[in-house]
Amino acid sequence: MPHDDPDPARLGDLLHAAFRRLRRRWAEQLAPFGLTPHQFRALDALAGHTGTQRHLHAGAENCRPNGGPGRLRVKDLADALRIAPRSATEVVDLLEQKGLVERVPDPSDRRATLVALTPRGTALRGTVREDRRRESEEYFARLAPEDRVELERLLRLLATDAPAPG
Amino acid sequence: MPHDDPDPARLGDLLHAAFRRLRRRWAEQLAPFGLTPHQFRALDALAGHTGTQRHLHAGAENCRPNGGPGRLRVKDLADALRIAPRSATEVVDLLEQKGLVERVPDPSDRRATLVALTPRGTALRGTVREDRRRESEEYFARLAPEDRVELERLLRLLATDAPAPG
DNA sequence: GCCTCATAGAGAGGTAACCTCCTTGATATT
DNA sequence: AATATCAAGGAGGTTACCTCTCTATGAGGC
Repeated sequence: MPHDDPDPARLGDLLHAAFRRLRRRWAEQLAPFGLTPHQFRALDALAGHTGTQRHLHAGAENCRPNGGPGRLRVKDLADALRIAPRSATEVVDLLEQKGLVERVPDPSDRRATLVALTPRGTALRGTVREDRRRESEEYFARLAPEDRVELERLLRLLATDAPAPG
Repeated sequence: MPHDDPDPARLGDLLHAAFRRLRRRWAEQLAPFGLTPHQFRALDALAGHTGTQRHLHAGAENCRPNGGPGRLRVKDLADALRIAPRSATEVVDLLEQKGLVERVPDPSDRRATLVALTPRGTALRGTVREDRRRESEEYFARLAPEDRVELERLLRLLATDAPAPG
């Protein structure tokens, strides 16, 4: 029975519940590939950052072309995943162990390490993406197409730290 | 620039991002009270289970009135929080340490332990609830009232394990 | 009354996904 | 050169889960 006056706390609980169900499904889906949702998100960020690149270090646009897609600094990966840089190191560690990414020194800044997708990483990301699309499709199948558009709009409002990004 | 054709995977990412931002805010809000979001949810489940009681053990309706609100078996708490029973034990441990709940033996089944809110627990839950309402209000303030209603509807569809609960 | 089976809770031990603080190099600034 | 800042990672912690196993209890069959 829907209420006309949603308790915001209840809304929060619903958000939590919805997210948890999604995450559980993802985890199950990704397990056969030996990936956690988190690790896949990193893989995806690495592969997808070209064209989605929202920012670079101020003044670094010209000196860090990064050699193309599939390479990000650890810090930029952290930003993409919205986690602390230190936490990104850990994801990279795991993915490197699995042979899906490799660390290469950034030629333009010897402090930095570029994380690069290996061919295996690229391939796996592609495979999983196909699978994940089907899987997400299933999860969101309860929503009509127009509801999905609406949900995307609403979540977009809630997802970012800055209400109105410059 | 919104897309007309939402990639379901992207929708999932947005859900993740929105949830994480909410959780972080909760954590910050609850920190002064010495609670994590998870612990508060348990407190809330204990206080609120009367009237929200969705199920009891089959055939146990009459023999386990539980002495009123604020008392649940560990297992039922786990169900309410949708976590494994063992994990509920941990939450109860923490809350018990803080003096917010206490374990009392279930008179109707000596295997079972009832988790009961202490007066302090009840009081704290009330206080935090007030605060949380304001806090959630703030989080969801980016949405117009009608958007909140819409979001609640959409999340409700996604949150439950069963698509059409009986 | 026994025997078996299921159940409730918790002990042991593990993992993922975060965090902060500190160090080590490298770069940028003065 | 001196200093401040930044990138990455080492050390170590926390939360929120999990499974597997143990013990005590309860419930049904004979």
